[in-house]
Amino acid sequence: MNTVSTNRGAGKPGRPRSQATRLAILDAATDLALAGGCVPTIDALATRAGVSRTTIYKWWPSAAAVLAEGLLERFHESIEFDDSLPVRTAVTRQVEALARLMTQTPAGALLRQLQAASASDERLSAALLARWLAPRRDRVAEHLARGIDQGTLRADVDVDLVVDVLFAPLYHRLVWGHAPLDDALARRLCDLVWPTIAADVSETTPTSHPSSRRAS
Amino acid sequence: MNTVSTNRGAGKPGRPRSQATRLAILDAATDLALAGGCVPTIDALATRAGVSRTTIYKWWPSAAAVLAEGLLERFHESIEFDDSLPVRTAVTRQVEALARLMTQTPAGALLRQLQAASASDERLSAALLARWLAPRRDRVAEHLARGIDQGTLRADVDVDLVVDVLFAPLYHRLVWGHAPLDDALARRLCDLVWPTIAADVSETTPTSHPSSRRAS
DNA sequence: CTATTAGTGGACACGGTGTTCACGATACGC
DNA sequence: GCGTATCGTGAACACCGTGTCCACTAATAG
Repeated sequence: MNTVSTNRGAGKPGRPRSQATRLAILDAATDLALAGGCVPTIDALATRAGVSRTTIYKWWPSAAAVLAEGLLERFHESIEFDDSLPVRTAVTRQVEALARLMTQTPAGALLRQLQAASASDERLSAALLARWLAPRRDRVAEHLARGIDQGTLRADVDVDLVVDVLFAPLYHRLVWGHAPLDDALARRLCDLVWPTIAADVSETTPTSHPSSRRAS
Repeated sequence: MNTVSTNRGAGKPGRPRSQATRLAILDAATDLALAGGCVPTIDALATRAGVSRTTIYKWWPSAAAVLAEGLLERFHESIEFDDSLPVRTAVTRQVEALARLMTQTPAGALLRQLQAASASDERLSAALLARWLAPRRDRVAEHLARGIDQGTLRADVDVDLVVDVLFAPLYHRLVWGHAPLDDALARRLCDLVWPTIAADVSETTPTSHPSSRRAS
């Protein structure tokens, strides 16, 4: 039924792993998760993918792990880097990109479920932290460091803190749904933080309306 | 075994609900949740509390609901209001109080598990939002509104956004554990936000030494 | 061809859920 | 005190999902 792979790479003996069934399982995971609103069961996964339960157990430790692999694989390219852009613009775009990812792609809903599952699964938590959260944080942190080097940002900026202030509200609203999570939120977060972290007075490209700003 | 209640209030006929068993169940829930690191099963709950499973099912829809009731009942008094304090001091103390609640009481661990459980339980999510998150947000929002009235804060402050910026990083670090969650975090968050939201120049009582120190 | 690995499908024990039932326990109004 | 209504108990039950096992078939490298 599954005849796609060519066992390229290491010349391992034996029947090669079928990429068709692997992708069918990953697709089934995201589909069911989005439809059902929660992490699907292994049974449902196998049925939907037209695959034996045994196969899933062979390659993944849990249904949440399948879901995580699907998420990470689909959206690992969703981070752009533009070192040529001004720091403030680049950071704003990163935050906007995450907000858009959460609201306009399945990533938001999946992430919400995976974050919940990670509370009782240490390995899943570590994987999401290392492969989802950290890369996006690092990208912003790099831009901030660039700003410090350029002298447009204060030298004593607590980068981790600023990254938290920019990102945490997005995740918080994704989880609790107590306030809208839209594109404007990203820009407003940057506007709120920038006066404090910018070096002295008028700084780089205010991105938005220059409403009587005033730094410390 | 259980003879505590007096059925005071409405003169309802029949045997009154035993407060002793109710509290035993709530205690068992928090104890097991803290020990096990996840929401306990109804079976474990009943065994630990020395109570029949049927009794639990009669009063709560799920184990998470029991846990939520225990959390909300124990910590609903943990919000102080000091309208006499300067706005910045009052807000800082609110954020510090939440940070301390998360790290130095069982509330943090319980909240982490309940937040996870709420992803697949709409009623639990609504209850936590209304009875845990909202009251604490409202308290800070009131202080901010007071500052706007007094003229110490800008009139165009987005209160919801500021509250998110102050609180979200705490919840975010509680969940992901990617950065330390200590008392200093609360003060640093306020320091980061205040220059932007304060009305014009030098503002109300900087609470602490006037420097947001530390680079990463 | 043989060796080796992948995928199948059925079986199993295990544990937790949520419900039902009959029974005893404890309060109220009279 | 007595009836009645409600509470708490303990046992049973079907149901579902998990995780593991096994014998079998399928596909590929050498």
